[in-house]
Amino acid sequence: MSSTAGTRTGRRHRVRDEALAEILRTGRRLLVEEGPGAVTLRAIAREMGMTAPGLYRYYAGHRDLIQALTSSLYDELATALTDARDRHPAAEPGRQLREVCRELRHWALAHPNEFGLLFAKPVTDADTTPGTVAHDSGWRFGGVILELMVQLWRRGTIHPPTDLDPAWVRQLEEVREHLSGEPVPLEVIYVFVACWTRLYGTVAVEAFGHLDFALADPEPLFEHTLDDILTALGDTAR
Amino acid sequence: MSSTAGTRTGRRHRVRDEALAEILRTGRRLLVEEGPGAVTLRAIAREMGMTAPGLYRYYAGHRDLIQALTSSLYDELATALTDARDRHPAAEPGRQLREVCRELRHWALAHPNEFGLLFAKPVTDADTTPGTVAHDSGWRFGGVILELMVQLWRRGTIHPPTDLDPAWVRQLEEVREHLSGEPVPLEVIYVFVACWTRLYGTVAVEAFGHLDFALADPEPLFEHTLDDILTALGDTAR
DNA sequence: CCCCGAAAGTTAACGGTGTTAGCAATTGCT
DNA sequence: AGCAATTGCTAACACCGTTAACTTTCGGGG
Repeated sequence: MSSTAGTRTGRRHRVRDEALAEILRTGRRLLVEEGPGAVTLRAIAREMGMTAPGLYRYYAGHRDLIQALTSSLYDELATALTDARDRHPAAEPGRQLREVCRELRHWALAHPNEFGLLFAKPVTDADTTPGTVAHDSGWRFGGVILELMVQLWRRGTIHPPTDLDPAWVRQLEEVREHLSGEPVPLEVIYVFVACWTRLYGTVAVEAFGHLDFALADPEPLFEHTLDDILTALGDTAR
Repeated sequence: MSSTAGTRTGRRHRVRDEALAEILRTGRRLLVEEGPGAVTLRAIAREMGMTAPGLYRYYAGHRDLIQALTSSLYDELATALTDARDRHPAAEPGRQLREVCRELRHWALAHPNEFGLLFAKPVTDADTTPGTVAHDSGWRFGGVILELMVQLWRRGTIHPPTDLDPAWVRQLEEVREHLSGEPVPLEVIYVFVACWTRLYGTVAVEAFGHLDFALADPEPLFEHTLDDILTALGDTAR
């Protein structure tokens, strides 16, 4: 029970983790190639050359599997965003934020099914326990954007409203507690939520195909909106 | 074949229409009470005291039924918006638009499942023929907002960008053709799309529960955004 | 008025789904 | 070497959409 702590259940864990990963990989492939309705326990098992009940050794059920897939996608998106940010290491935060937002749109358009799984509905099938896995990975994603906004705020360019609704303050404080690192001003969190809402709308409406009726190429609208957002954040550079 | 045009197949049609309506009513109830995953052919038939194959006399399949339900919900939403507008008949268009936007949010929050069906859809079940029924009813809904923006534009308050992207112009012209009544300036359509995108983001992010992590009561944020939108539309009154 | 044919609704069946129970086999650790 | 945990299987149940073939109902034209 005590010795061999380093390799403790070493091989077991390794092969198990690989199985967990392969399940997610297969589910992801089905999601991409055949849409959200195709990511099914039986289909995943079939692809992997096993049977559906076997998957229950790895995930408690379909819901849990989807949730794990969701988490991994949040992580992938977060990585894509940080990569985009670090592709311009010397740039000022405004420019970096711009690139991050562009990367969000790019990722959404390149992976519409994945984006839909993350942001379309609370869940495809009506049920999510309110505060669970999505929290952690979701924050790792949102944190990338929030962090850049904090940097912008440090430069004194953001001028958030000073008259925050009292009801908000209590809630924003709760959000702040969830964040690691140095405390973030409440006003910045307010600005973050407002800007994120706007960014979400712009990207989602396009990725969900709700603009197909009007525009074949909504990029100009996106860039215009991006200008607007960054202007609101006090970023003058373009 | 020719005579009795007024009551032509009179009773038949009436009872059939009532059946069509009852199916939609039942599906709606299941959607509301048990979520989107519960609106099922068999469940609807069960609720109505019949069997699933019987429904095929009324709808070609599950997809068609959902599409019909979607259309009826678009109509209901459009009616709710026009009602909200007409509740302030003497108000200037800016005020009316404000009330319409508020009603949109109110409706979305009061009917989250319905809202999800209308606006989170293209994904969920992998299949929607791109340009079909949703067009008509969808426009009846969007037209309410567009119409008010046209009125605002007539007052000369909207100052849209004069340098429209050339690629846009062709597409916006197509949109304009879909609209009945007098021709709408392309710039107004541009502003409509931009504002609708923003409005959608604000309402959807809240209705889909993506703000639960941060705010219990996002109404102040919504009102702030609404102010912003209407200011952008040149409406000074509050 | 009656009868016919269209419309409505039924049962049976096929293939798909998530999920559970129980059993067999592999395999790492002591 | 043997124990026990882990893994995967088959069988089964309850759902789902959809089709085929049959029966019943009933409005309207002769």
